[in-house]
Amino acid sequence: MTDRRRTILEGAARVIARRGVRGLRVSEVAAEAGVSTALVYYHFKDRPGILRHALAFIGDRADRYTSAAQEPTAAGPEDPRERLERMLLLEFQDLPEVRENSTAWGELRAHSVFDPELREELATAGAAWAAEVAELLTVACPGAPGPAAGAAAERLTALLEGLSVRWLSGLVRQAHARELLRAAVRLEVDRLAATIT
Amino acid sequence: MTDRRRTILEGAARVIARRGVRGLRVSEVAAEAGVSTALVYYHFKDRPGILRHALAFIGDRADRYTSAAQEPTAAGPEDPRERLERMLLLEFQDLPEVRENSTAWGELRAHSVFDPELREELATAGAAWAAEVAELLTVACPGAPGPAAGAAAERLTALLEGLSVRWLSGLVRQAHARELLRAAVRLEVDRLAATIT
DNA sequence: GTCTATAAAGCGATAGAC
DNA sequence: GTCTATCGCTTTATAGAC
Repeated sequence: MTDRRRTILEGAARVIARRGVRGLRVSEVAAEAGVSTALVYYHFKDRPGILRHALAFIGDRADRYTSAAQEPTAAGPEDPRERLERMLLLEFQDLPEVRENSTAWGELRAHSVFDPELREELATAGAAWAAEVAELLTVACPGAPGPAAGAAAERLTALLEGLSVRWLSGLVRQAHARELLRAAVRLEVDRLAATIT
Repeated sequence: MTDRRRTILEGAARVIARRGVRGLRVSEVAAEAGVSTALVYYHFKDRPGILRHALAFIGDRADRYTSAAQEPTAAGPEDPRERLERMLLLEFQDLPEVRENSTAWGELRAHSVFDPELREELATAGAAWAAEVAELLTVACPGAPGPAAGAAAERLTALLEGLSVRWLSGLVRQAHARELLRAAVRLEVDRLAATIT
């Protein structure tokens, strides 16, 4: 990808974070990137094209920071439950990049209620994420039945998104959202552990 | 409120459920209600005015059907936990009115990320709802500490909204969403009960 | 109160010069 | 590749008759 394209997509990501997917105006993306609207069309054909590339761009960045969380830390061996908590809590950070990602993801979800075309992509990404969480849950609770871990993962990811929108709209403070999510992880892990013994 | 105003707001509720808050067109509201666009402006001043009244209208309807669930059933005395489950599960019904309400509520939430003006109203309604859930939780678990019940209520309402958007966009079936929510209620109630003994 | 007709503005998209 | 200028459609909002 050329630098110009990247610059425009970065601008688009900021605009999505500020106005939402539905509030995105091509002229605002151009202004944000410091180029003319014609150039945006030249590189991305039309508004859906801009949106498609911007969302892919944002998704790539998200993969980068969530998979980084999977790596073992320098601090030595870590409790699997702590690793799961750390991974999920990555969504609640006050970094511009993370806010942009969370905002875009929430918009995608909300928009999918009215736009069936988005659902397939959303279902794939969501299933992959839930599977990752379920995997970490079974590592934390070896021997836990697969369906139980799957259901727990679905609840945790749905809860995370419910909390995410509250955080992004300023209805709960970041620390509180993190605390609620952490408590939910412990609840689910304890419950899974209890099904074994 | 006059009949005409009510007719227009009912139309607006259907349009919001079909197109979303951002997708609402005044002309479509008018067509849905079977009146001219000018009449819509006459009664509600401008687009934000239509939106404001429509969302209040929808909120009132939601109050009506959720508070109805609080009443004792003819079937006799009911477990408090079951009453809580029943109340929360009301959000997952395939009735047009319920879908409209859930959709509009989800839209309100999603939109509030970008529109600070919506937050106050949302905070009030959300707090009242969470308080109701917390109250039922303490009835189910007498002696449970207030803050613990409050946190459980926040998790349950956030989870419900996370599941709601998945249901409305067809990513999970209704029965599955209900099952996940019911399991979460039991998890939270059991946990609260354990803090006492 | 309700309508038809239209003004005014916003926005996606393109033409054509450089 | 990049810009300025503009076209054309959509949508909000109002004027004025009834």
